[in-house]
Amino acid sequence: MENKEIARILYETADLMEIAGEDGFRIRSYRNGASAVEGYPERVDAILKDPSRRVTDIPGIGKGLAFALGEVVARGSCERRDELLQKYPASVLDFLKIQGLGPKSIAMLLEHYRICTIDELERLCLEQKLRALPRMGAKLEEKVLRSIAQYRKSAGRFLLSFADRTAQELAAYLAEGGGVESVTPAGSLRRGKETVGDLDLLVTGLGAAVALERFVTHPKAADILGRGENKASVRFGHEGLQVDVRALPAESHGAALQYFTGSKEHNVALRNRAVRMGFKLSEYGLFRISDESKVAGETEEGVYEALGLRWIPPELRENQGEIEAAAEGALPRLVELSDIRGDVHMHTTETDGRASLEEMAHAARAQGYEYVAITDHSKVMAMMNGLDETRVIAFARRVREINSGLTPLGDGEDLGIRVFSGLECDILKDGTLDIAWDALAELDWVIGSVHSHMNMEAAEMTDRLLRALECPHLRILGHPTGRLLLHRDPFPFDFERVAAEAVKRGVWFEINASPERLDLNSTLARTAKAMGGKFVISTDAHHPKHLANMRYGVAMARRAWLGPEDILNTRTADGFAAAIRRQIPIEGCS
DNA sequence: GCCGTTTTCGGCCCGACTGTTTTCAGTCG
Repeated sequence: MENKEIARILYETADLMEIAGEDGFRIRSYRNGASAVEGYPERVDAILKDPSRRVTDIPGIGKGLAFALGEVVARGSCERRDELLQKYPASVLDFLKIQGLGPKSIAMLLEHYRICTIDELERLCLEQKLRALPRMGAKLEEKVLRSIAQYRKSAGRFLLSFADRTAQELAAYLAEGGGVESVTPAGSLRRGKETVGDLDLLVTGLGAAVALERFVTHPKAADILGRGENKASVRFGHEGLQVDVRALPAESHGAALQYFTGSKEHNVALRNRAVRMGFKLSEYGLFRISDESKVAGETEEGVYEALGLRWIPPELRENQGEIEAAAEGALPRLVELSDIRGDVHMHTTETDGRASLEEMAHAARAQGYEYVAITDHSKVMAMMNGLDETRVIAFARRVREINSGLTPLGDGEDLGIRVFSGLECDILKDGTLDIAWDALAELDWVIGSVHSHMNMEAAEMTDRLLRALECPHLRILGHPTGRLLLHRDPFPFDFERVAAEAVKRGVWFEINASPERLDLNSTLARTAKAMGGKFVISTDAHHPKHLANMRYGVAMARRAWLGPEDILNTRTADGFAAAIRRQIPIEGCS
């Protein structure tokens, strides 16, 4: 059993314990343990099997959780979880995803109404029965109904990162069967869309039929939706992502890849173009209508070329001008992962990160970066131990010493990477920043982010952001729309007005590469670019492994037609340092 | 439930807001 799966079961147990009203510290220990297992570099099931090893050596795992881990690995559950599932059906865990309902309210609902599904919860709200319970009223009913709508909207969709991991796992598995030349993900995953509905994998090679057979017998193939000679469909894993695997002859691989990559709109436009040119385009190839002879199909490049087009990067295939640009040879040179030279938004154990500055810097160096900016939270994030002015100033000083080599770090060697002192400073409700300007002035790099009061009216939120932009130390708007994919919509504001002001003041936009955010999205980023905006792509990493999420941010930037010249952290360390130096005179600095 | 250790149990877990009340429990980040 993989660590992630073990962790999921522990998290679920913690959620159930919370509904059951158990001790908060114990629940916290379960979550800590889950998180420790999830991030542990070795497989926990292997450690459990090895008599010379102890799982209690993993920080956060003590005697109690060690026993639970043994049970989970052996039989997929543990005693405490079993007990709780006697009391509450697993479906109530979905209630925790509804905004406005916490464990206490859910426990009360279960006690009074014995509901187990979201549908039943919705009915209670519509029948105005929530308000019969203490401390619940009409506003809560409305909020819950809104949140149920959001929940339904996101059902059946999956994060890009999740689809990507599944695709990689399956590609490796299918290749093991032998005789497989290539396994290529198509569809919205290949286009780098932030969420995907299902996963399309194209398999070529003599062993493709064997691969299909291996696919439907995969241990995580939960439900076989169909299987034929050339295609099989499966609902995969407990998450239920639908995966289609198609076996293709090599001669039509390019046409099939093109066809199954989409988007639908792009393909419709492309087929129309083909017809105008006397061709017919399908997943089997490009054919001349007059004599049905095949013109192209082996490669995607060949298909596009025969249609008088440059090859179009999948991220652009949305029928938003890419076909015209390809015809004119005017496709942009898109930013690539290898263009990125530094990651400039990350957290450490000073606040809610899981690793120290040194560990994050080493991990960033391992990514091949020239520089990092460490950007912990500011003080309003009290639960995360956010930095106040004193700590901000001390941190800035420490980074200056690190960079000048005055402070040899723990292991004696220097970091081998340039560090910028940064802060992810909260933009408070009134638009002021959480940290005094003179303390911000000590830092190299200030990100302004909204983390609270996201339900303001659009006009109010616009004012709030405009006010934040007045701070001369602010260099960048972090995750500018606040969305959490499949979970929370962007907060409303007048983007163009804020973007115009940001451009005027030389404040940039973050493309936050965290798979849950991917914020700005490609549409807004493209708008901002048209207005003269500049960007950074950064991961908001809370753990060294999150640094690898950069590619999702790059995908978003590519979907927005951005090139390396639009992205500030494609510059060298010196170039970046020069770019972030303040250019606007300080007026009325507090 | 974990951790650290004063080796046997106490500390861990903040602060603001919301909606419902009429003084605060519950949610959220």
